[in-house]
Amino acid sequence: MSFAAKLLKWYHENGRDLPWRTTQDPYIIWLSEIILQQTRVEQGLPYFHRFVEEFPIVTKFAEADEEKVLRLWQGLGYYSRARNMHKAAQMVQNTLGGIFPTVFSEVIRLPGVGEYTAAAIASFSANEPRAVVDGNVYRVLSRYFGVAEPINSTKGKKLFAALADDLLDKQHAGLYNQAIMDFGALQCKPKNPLCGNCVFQLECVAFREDRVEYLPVKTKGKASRSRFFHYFVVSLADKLLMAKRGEGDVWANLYEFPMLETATDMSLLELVDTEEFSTYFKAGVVLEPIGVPIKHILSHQHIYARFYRVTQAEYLKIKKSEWDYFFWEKIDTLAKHKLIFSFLERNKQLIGPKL
DNA sequence: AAGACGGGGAC
DNA sequence: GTCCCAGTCTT
Repeated sequence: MSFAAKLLKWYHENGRDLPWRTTQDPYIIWLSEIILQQTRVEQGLPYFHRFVEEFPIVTKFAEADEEKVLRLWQGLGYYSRARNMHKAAQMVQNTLGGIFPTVFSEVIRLPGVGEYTAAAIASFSANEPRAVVDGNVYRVLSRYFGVAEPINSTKGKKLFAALADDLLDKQHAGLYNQAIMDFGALQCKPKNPLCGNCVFQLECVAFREDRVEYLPVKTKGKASRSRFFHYFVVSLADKLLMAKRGEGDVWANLYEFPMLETATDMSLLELVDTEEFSTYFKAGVVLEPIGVPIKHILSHQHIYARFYRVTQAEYLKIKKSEWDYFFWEKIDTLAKHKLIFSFLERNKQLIGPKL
């Protein structure tokens, strides 16, 4: 039996029952695929349901404002996905007459849709013979063929893409693609794969050579850096001052408190002595530490955040245009990043709802 | 070719 | 702590 035939048999008996598998609507499939980029199924599931509920058709998505989309996305991470989705929906609405494309060469033009996602949409919605290559596929193929070429090298990516194309069951492209990803997620797992009852035991090179735990190979990236954030909780009557982050850094376009970043960790005493601080506040302002410092870990940086309450808003020197005071109820509807909304959650009794 | 971009779960 | 997750975009 061929690889594909065995795989499809395995899938028939062990495949997951997932909500986006019951449709061929390219829009719904696109929704699920963007949400699932670098995201575990269990984590993305509730977001998928919320997006389908809120935007059942692409026209609704295109009509929404970005603020609303980001709010729905809040907490999922990689927020450029949400912004690109919004742009893509508007492209479909304005230049494709609201008809979501299913053809690989057209789908891949949409912002946020790369090789993987285009192959997924084209194969799932129209059975176009395009092989998906995601983290699961890299793992399955590197083990099955015993390939030690790093999966994050240019050479490796080409090699695995070619292998995937070779293996694809072109008659059942959609089903086959679902199958190989489920196989990677459920059976050929990163840690403790279920080789004991694997249908590919006889032909899997890594299993035969006892190299399963060393594959796939991935070269290490840069070590993560440390950053030190100082947030100012500025209240005026029953409103709170919030600032929108700019582009070109983590959490682009999301709301947080006004803040200062320093190159090293600093106490409040050291902070008030810095030049930046004096551009924010007039001399004599009183700041009160609030809550506990938070260490927020991202995959590429460690952020150490301290929070200070400022009750004398009149000591605030400059007022950037993107800063604004919001009523407490409004704060709830702003798209905030995780560090801020978990701080708000933990310190409600200290700063709100009465402030 | 290398980095940037989030948050959470498994070990 | 480390690695990985239905990756993409920018430099």
